[in-house]
Amino acid sequence: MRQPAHAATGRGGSGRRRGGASGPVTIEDVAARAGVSAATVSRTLNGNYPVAATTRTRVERAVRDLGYVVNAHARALAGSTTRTVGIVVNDVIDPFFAYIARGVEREATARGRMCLIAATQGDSRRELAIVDLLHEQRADAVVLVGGAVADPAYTKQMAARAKALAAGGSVLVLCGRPSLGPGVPTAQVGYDNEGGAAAITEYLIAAGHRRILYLGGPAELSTSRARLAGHRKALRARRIPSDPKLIQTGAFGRRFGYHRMQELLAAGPDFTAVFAANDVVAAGAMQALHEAARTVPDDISIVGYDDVPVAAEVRPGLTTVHVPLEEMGREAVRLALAGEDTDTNAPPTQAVTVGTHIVARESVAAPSKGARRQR
Amino acid sequence: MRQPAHAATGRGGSGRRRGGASGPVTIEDVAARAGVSAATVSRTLNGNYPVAATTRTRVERAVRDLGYVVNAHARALAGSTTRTVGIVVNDVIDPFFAYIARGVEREATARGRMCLIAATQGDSRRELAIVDLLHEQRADAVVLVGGAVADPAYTKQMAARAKALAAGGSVLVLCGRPSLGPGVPTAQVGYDNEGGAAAITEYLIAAGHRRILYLGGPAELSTSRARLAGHRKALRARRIPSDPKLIQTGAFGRRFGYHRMQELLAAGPDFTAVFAANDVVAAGAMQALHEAARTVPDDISIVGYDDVPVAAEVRPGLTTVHVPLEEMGREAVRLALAGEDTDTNAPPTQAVTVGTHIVARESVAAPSKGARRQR
DNA sequence: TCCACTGTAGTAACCGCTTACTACGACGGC
DNA sequence: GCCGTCGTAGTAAGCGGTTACTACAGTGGA
Repeated sequence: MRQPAHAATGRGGSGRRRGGASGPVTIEDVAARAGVSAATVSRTLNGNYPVAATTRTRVERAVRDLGYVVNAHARALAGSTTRTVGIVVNDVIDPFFAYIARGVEREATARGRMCLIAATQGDSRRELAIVDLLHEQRADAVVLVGGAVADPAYTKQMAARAKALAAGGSVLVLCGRPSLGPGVPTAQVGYDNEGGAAAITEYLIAAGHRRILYLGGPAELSTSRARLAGHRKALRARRIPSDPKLIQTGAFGRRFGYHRMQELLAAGPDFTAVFAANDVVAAGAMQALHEAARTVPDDISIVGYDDVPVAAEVRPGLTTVHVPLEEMGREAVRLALAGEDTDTNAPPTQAVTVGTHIVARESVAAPSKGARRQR
Repeated sequence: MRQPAHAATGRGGSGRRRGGASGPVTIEDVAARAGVSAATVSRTLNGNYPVAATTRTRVERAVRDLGYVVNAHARALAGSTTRTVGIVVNDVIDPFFAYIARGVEREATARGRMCLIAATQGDSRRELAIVDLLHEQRADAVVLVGGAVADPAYTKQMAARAKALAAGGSVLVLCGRPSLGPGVPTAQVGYDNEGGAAAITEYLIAAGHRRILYLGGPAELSTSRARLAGHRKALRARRIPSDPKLIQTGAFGRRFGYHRMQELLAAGPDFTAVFAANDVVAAGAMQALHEAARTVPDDISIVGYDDVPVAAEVRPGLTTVHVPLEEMGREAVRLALAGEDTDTNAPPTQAVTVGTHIVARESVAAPSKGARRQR
């Protein structure tokens, strides 16, 4: 496959590349065909250097005739950017991740970047490995999406990755997860999980509920923890005792919501409302409620978090906390690529926080007399 | 940033790289630190050439000490593969695409590949542009997911891309869309849209339905066309006249299913069953049906296509055609990378077809007396 | 003792582009 | 008419790896 040097540097007269039989077309081939140097072709293609109009035309024609497609790897190696951004998600199916990924993809594409994507399946060891792979690819930015496990060893390792990435000129963006510690060079896109959770808990309290079930995600995940913390804070603020039996953690899937709710219902429920840690869990719980012939919101009120489509599709519509997921993804890219136009490197650590708000649908009502009596 | 030649080739004694202040670590740095040549480091890292155990240890230690991370672009440029596969989807949110993308991602990751992903938003011009971008990236395989527009000009252009890609050693995989024509080098993963549509139409007919509404996707999309063709074929086989008013095309989204069904219901329905061209459309239609106080399946039966989660989540459960989406994605990668282990290039054009089957849930019943009389 | 092997490791030629320098003809000011 | 500028384009040195050759100790057989 390799050609000896003299072949590559040989005269590049008009006779070459006629049949296209001699391997991929390179910039040299285009240069030869247009009767200019490779440098001129490069300049024409990149448009960052003055090229005479006639020359430009000749080059463009040669490109078209030969079907030349620039090699991004050669470009990345010679240039200073790869025009690539990495996205790390748990699972591409999960709407929470999918919406953020969509935002990242759209913003990156709009800025002429390609996206590298990989799924961790919730395994933080795998996540570290993926970040390494993205480092190999020299992605201009690496966006870590969603909650992180609260494990010091993990945090330390990821912090080391962040530093290595920064040393190489790329930036690690934490999208919806806590900082890796002071001094660790990252960008951050956050949303106020604790505040949102407190607000929607307060919403339930305001509707008259006192016995509220928290039906949450994995206990070790930062997102679940923050939401639970907000929930507790709201209860505390209203002097409502927190009952351990009403704190149920486990997972972020529909399955979990469905099965755990079935169990609780079978055990004799002692709550008038449910705060599901995300909409998907809420949807599962609503299914269990429905099958157990409990009416939402007449028998039991329920709220979710995230405001993904399922919240609007279930019946009754789910009252939830709206999180601008796609916007978070876009913001992650903006933040990471903010310094691209300026000469100076952007300040290493920056953060933005997006706002959330409650979307009231039909899943909340005052507790029923029956439920009250039941206590 | 660039260093003059003499600096790069200078003695690489043990003194270098101590502070990590001189830019990214390269293989030369590792070689110097380990007291071997770059070639030996490369061989150690790639493990495709015998290296003495003691040497290997020294190299590995140097890699660790220096925090060396290989540069994938340099590797791609020098080597013959980029260990990268491209995925082209309509939208990362749509479950049809998301499941196939998940299959591609999982299989690619399992084979040590990274995935490049981009969304076309259903615009075939954008799709062509994305394929070009993926060509620039020299992806080992490019997977085009889902239906294509039936437009000769488009087909011709994509065929040209396929040839260019093939000339460069990568393969274009058509996942769930028709061939680009004879002689165009592609791999294909298909599923029998026509057969599946015919089968589920037959299922409705067998339940007693004669007036079946086809509620379908975009008229120009290969997938919608094939499903409609199958539907018609089944009607013809049973000598059931096809009524133009019962053929409704438009889009593949929930919105379309919901609104079109509302309109039809308002106009006075003349059908006892609905064949929605996919589950998402079916879910939208079911919502409209519900809001109009029509009971599924007592008043109207409905079936979908794809068997994505929403089919199992709606009430009543949706009878649909199961398509092994994730498996299709995996198969696409397998096909594309089939020749990687063998010396000989794999035959240019290959195809596999995955099987589909009907999943019977609760959304189909015999037409009601009332509906029959209504005719 | 000499030599053909065998196992390891080094040398250097690329891979295909970008870009800092350098070169050079045309032009306008003095 | 001479020279400093300006607009263009060429030269060549990398970017950071991989790998075909080549080199050179040991080893065992003749």
